[in-house]
Amino acid sequence: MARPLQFDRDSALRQATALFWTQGYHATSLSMLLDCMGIARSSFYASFVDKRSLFMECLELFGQRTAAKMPALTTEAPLSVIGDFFAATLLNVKTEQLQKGCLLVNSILELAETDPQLSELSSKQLSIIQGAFEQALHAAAEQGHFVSTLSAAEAAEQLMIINQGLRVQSRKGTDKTQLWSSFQTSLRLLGLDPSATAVSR
Amino acid sequence: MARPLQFDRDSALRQATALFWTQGYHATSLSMLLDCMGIARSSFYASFVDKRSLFMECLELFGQRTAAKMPALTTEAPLSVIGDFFAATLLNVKTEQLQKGCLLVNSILELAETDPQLSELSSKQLSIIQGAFEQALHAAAEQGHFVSTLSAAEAAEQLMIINQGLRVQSRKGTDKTQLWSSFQTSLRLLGLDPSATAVSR
DNA sequence: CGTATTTTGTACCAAACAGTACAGAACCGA
DNA sequence: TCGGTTCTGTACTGTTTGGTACAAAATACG
Repeated sequence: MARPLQFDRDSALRQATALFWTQGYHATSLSMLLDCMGIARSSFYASFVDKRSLFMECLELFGQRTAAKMPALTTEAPLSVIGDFFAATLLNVKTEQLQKGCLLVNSILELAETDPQLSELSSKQLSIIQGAFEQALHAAAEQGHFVSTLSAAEAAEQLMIINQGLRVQSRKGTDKTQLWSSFQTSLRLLGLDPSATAVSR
Repeated sequence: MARPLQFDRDSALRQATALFWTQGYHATSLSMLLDCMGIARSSFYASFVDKRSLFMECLELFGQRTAAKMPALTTEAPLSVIGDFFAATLLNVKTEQLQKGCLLVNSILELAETDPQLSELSSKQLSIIQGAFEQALHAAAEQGHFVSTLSAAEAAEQLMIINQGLRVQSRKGTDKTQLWSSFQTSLRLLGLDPSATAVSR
């Protein structure tokens, strides 16, 4: 009908996500966001309503992008879903990226009391990942690739606890090889053969 | 020499710690702190220098209090140190307290990029705990109470990863029984007999 | 009792905060 | 080329931020 947007909304959203990811919600001011998104104040409010609304969009985007790191569940190697996920988010990642940890985990902690809604939204996104773990473990168990005293649900929860622990480690600045070896150890303790969960080729 | 302080410095520090613990560093304003500590602006700056300096004191206090949850290492039951620690910080804790998670973990994530010094100070405090885990595991291994493919150092690191993961779970609002059962499962997977690590009596 | 010393309340500061108003520029369809 | 519509830059809002200035109140020591 009239004048089109002068900027790429998706790209601006990605850049905002990156900024929130490193600095957190409260420490990120609007002017920082405007600078990093490369848009003016009025354009921001016209397109994203609010700082808070923007953050919710960022959480959702991050959740989707993270979930996309899990390949589709295949019948022959269900456990590779898990290996691929951690390879994509822990191993095949630049060092500076590693220090950012996980936006969802960061936000759960930061906003638990100051904005419970946002914190819960983050938890929700994380539980999607946990659900995928559980599906993979369930499929693997049916094929005898995962034998354990633990149910698929219990093992998936252990895996999520380890995931969260590793994200804290990674934000501390622990280096990649150390992180990866800790993860391999955790896998072994869970009774998940590292070769079965290896990066698919 | 002259007029004494009109308030209890330690008690004010404890209350500030509690506030930072629930809300985080950035979301806690000075006026909130003054209200909760029950002192006036000028008294604050006279006694605590700075918001940031106060926070450093709080981190230290929290670290000491947390380390104090670990009993002294005994020769006959070294593993009970670990059980006692988690019992004191996970099991014997009010529900509202649980949702606060761990100030150190919270701070590592929140301040990793906006104030690396504070983040590192938090990491440092946490590594004291991890060191105590390692000592206990080492002593237990020497007495044959801990048999594993893992070294004491490796097991202690796994334990810290699990600890961090559990603090995230707890800040999500996961209830105590679920939290405790997850912990017990983790212990079992690590090859630590829950009965050996049980709360001493 | 007086005085040197310290604490404390009040008022204040400039800067940063999230958000708004609005005029003018840019665009699309006619 | 025009008209209606949408976007965007600038200026501004009131509030909150962390921190300071300073005089008055309170105390311990002589």
